[in-house]
Amino acid sequence: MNYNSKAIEKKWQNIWSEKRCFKAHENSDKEKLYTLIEFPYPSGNGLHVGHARPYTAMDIVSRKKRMQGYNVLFPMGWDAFGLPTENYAIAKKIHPAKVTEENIKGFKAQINALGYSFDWDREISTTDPEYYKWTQWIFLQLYKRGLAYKATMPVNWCTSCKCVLANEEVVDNACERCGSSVVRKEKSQWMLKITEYAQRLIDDLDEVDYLERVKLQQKNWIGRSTGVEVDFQTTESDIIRVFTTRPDTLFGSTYMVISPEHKLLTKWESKLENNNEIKAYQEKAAAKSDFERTELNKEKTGVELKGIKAINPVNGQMIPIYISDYVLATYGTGAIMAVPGHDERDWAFAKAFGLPIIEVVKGGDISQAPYTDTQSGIMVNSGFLDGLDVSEAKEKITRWLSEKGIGFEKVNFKLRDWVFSRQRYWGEPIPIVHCEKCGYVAVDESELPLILPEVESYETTETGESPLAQIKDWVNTKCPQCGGKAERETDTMPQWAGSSWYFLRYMDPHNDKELVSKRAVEYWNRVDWYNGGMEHTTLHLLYSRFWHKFLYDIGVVPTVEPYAKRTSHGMILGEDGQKMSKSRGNVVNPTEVIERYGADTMRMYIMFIGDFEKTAPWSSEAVKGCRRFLERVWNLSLKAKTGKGENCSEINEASIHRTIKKVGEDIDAMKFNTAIAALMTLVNVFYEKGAERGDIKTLLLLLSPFAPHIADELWEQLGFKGLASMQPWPAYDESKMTESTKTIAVQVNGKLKTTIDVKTDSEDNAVIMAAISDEKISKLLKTSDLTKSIVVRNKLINLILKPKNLDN
RNA sequence: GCCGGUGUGGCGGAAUAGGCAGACGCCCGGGACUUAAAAUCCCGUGUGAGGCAACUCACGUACCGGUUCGAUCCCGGUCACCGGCACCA
Repeated sequence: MNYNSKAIEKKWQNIWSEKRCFKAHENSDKEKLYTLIEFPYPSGNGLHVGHARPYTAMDIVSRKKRMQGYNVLFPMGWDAFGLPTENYAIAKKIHPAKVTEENIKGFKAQINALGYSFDWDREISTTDPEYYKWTQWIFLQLYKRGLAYKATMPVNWCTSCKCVLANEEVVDNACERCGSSVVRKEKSQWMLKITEYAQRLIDDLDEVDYLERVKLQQKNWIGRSTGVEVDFQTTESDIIRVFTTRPDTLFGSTYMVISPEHKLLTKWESKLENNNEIKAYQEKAAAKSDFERTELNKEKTGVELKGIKAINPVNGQMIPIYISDYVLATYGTGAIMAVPGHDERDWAFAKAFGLPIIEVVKGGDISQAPYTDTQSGIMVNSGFLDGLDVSEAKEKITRWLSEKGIGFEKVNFKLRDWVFSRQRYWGEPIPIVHCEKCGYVAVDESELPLILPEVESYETTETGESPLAQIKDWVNTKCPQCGGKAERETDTMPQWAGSSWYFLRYMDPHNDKELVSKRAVEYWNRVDWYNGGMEHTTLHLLYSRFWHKFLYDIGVVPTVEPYAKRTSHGMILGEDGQKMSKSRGNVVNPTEVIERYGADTMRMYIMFIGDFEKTAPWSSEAVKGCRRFLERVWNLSLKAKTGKGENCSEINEASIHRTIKKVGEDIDAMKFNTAIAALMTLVNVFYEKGAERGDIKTLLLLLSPFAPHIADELWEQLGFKGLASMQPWPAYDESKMTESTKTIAVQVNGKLKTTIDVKTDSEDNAVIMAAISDEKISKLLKTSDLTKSIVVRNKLINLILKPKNLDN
């Protein structure tokens, strides 16, 4: 009988599904384990091999943990709101809901063909009103607690999507999704106060098990920096407040710079002698995109404010004030004290404008370059700070400033609030109405879900208004507060909304009273192991941590962090080593691979391809190796079919126990490639030494998480009871793993000369004797003296030889 | 520029509390089976030199240097590539 993967796979997928083999229960006395993969966006392009890698990995983990006796929750759903669907719907004139439904159907079929052990009874979709009801509910809670607010500000506007983007969605000044250019646009937007959680988002990273580089990337993105806010008097009655991390260099501040958007400029309009010049500069700066503003960062531009000066608080010196676009309105106070001797940017600006550069920290040559070291240097030209080192100076000046009441310690973050509105159709409607009298008013919770209305055209508008704005009978409504005339918010939520809490819904997916019941959330607690892409580190991962902390604050969830452990997979590249893309024509379709070799082969190869965390190029040749391996397992197993034994044979015992240990440990450490290599090695041993039914039994159990279909099929063929997938994971016995003799290396002066076999755990002396009596070594000893020997038990012996002195 | 990571055969990749470099797989070569081929099974396969031969010697983990009986692993320096951030005061 040949290995017919297609028939076998269909058969077992049906059995698993009918028997509800992978259903998770809340009323189990087993230990719970919640494993999670990032739910996909069901695009029209279908499943990608990039999906198969993390899904297979977590499926292997989940299957193995189930076999180890855990009550595993491994769910699946759809992150189905979003632009590609909407764009496709516009192009094909089909409703996005219809497109979504079709895409989910296709995706589900492809995913099922891979034999994943998802609990499909918990399937969810973010576009389901029963689901987005709770997304809207969370928004209302945020709004009620002042964490959602509307603000007019310059935002990132994608020229192609005709939609605003969050800062996190802008990559290299282009739209993260479509790559089109992003421009600044003044718009009124709903914002979420993620900045309020900045410190906690950093602190709580200490409590979770994430990849170190993920933690680091989040910390860098949040960008905490500690410094001092200092007030500078001016020749007007106003003060200019600046933020600095280098208060120690205050004596070196020879001028100030404020951003072109600084509010004092309006106030000072009548006092300034060169208003026209300033206005012109402001206009030029405003017209520049962020791209231009940062791209030209070598050349500093600016305009001095004529008629007003500032006073350096430490030495009373009158210093000029400039506006320049190198100072950002959105960070700190939008104003800086410039210390050209010790800051790159200030130095460049001072050079360009001929401003004085004073050395206040000794250590470099400031005529050549600014000295920016923050660790070492002695203060000079700094009055009462002279002679101190920088850290002492920092302390002293900070104390001095606060005693004078003109400067206080302050923490700043790079993180900005989350721009939450999108001017598109296919998203959750924001449940807010605007009343002429009452202003913004929350829709009553009893009205949720606020259903996304049917609309004739979901085309974006050139004015940047949401398509929903065109549906007048939906937009015009009554104010929930005063009953007067009011209009609904027509923007929708970003795609990140639905994915910021979906893992909670899996705990209790059909609850129509609550987002999640207390009982369910207390049982499942939080996600134990979440695997996902590195590209979501500053998007989904940060956003969902924020929402979870908020839900903790309002008592919905019992944990401050949503995910106990986070791992990430590397990308699968095309056969040419390039990123897979349609235009390059190097895309591998998983369904075609399954068609040709079977799902088990696909699963094996995608895990065998290389280190799970690293990128790896696809190889259509190497896939065959995995199919060949499964064929070998198949043939070997059927040969052993006639046997009766259940226990492993003595001859294979050591190999089997070693493999059980290796495969188990490797799965836990996500070293799937070496786990598979160990299985291959075991099969090679079986081919060499022969294998009995009992040997095959363990092999099938170890293989089951990786290639579950063939494992269950052979399990049945060999007449074992139940399903391989549902058996306990095999145990190993350390004492059965070691052999009676060891082959150890014999080195002479650190170089390998030969190997010898000695009894396991032999005494050092016995090893030395065995080594020097070796033919090759004894030959060398005729011309040399043994001066020293180093024995590493069961591994190696190193003999240090010196040539004999033939003179005596 | 700053932060993080990586660099090993023809290829994907193994092995680091310092201890036989190249597991496992692909490709390639040889053999068995077959009328023949495919498939399968067995053997070989880092590079160079020598030998009829079992074999012997030298070199080899990006590059240069150090520590050590012994370094892919630790230390110092250099180069290349990848990812993130980037006028954040």
